[in-house]
Amino acid sequence: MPTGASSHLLKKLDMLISVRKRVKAGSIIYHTGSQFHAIYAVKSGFIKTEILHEDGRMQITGFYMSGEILGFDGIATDHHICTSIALENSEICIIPLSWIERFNQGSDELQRHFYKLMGREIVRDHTIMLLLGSMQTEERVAAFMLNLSQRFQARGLSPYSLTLRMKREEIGSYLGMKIETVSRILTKFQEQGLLEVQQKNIRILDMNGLKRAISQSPEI
Amino acid sequence: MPTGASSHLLKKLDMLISVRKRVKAGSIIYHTGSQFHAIYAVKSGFIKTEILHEDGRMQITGFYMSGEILGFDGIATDHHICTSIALENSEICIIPLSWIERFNQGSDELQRHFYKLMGREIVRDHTIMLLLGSMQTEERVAAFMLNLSQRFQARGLSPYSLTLRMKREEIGSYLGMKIETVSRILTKFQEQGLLEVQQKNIRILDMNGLKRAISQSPEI
DNA sequence: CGGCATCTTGAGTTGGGTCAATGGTCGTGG
DNA sequence: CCACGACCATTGACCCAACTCAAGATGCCG
Repeated sequence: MPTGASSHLLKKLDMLISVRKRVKAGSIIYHTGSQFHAIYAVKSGFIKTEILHEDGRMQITGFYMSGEILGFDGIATDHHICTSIALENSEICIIPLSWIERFNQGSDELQRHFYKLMGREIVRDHTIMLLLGSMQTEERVAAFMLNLSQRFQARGLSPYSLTLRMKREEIGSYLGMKIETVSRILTKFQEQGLLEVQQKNIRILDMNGLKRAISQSPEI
Repeated sequence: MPTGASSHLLKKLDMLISVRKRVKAGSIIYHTGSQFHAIYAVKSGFIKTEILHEDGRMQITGFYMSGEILGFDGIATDHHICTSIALENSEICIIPLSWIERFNQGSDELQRHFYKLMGREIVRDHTIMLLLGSMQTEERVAAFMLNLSQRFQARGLSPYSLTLRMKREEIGSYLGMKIETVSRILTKFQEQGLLEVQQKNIRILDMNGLKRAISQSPEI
């Protein structure tokens, strides 16, 4: 699933970045259809992006935490196709289009970094497609928890103690299942001794067990 | 779903492209894990990309036809995460990394085009995520057919007469369902007078009916 | 403390998967 | 030119994972 931290790249970008902004929980960073004029690096907090179909159907396409970059969905058409909303009070860096173009006048290295950042988003998306297209619900939840765990670890936090910033419904939307299913699976994992669930706090008790839960499918 | 033709961008790239290659049906263009050193523009034919999970699970992530570009999955890590296979005898243009970097020395316009191409892949992926995460199987098949229809039309072909280059199993993998389900739905659509199915040849009889089939879900 | 949102749990239903048999189509070789 | 075999697609019968609907439980905030 999503992207790990990219200390190297981010440090590079950081040097160039000045425009920081605080966003409150629930506030919209950009909206579907709005003009694309920047991408955003998360400095702290938690952001979700969601895509909306004409008929009201909605799907969360990503959760972004510190060090991750969102907004690439606007590049293709100059308008964002997703809406991006802060899940808690967060701090973001705004990287305007003009900066991006300036990068290109600069070093080859920076250009390549930029391509890599976009490439990462593509890899992330493909992984989610695999997850949605060919995994069972339990496997998806396990994969989700492991992915969060890795990202926490990459940020120097404990990989065993996760604080979910999103609600069950949002996890469900992201993973393509109903809220009740998410809830039941968390309970089941808890009964199996894989996790300890306490509201939005998850403690991973059996990391390998979780990993096994991903591959226990009908099988080839 | 996927990308329409992009005559403008492609013309730009075309000017720069010299390395053409013919690939036979079934042959691999690049393989998971192989070093990333180029992206590929389809000149003619039909290409699929698929991603493989450790446990043998496999998911098709895209079908590419003339004017579309594949290979971006390699940029992030310098290694491809997908395998790309020709579904019929095809012709591709190889656009090596070195070219891409040379673009950047050139005009701003070309750079921006390149970003847009990658951005398009991201938009495509998000659309598929929406499809896999929140649509019923019938809706997915309808959306798939409409998407193909649009892409055929964008290439000057009839939007009503589609020749599928992939087999049912591949459609199923792409859409996250079993081959039997694909088959049943095609039969159902035929009974409803939406399509006429004859092997790999599909004739769309009721375009609006198909569109309606996408939004007839449980509903908000 | 009450009111509201979120989460959990249960019971019943169903969409799509599984398994198995049949039917087409195509390419190859006698 | 036809017959055989391999592969692919369709169809049917049955089953189960995940959804739906509904009731409680829990936690949070004013």
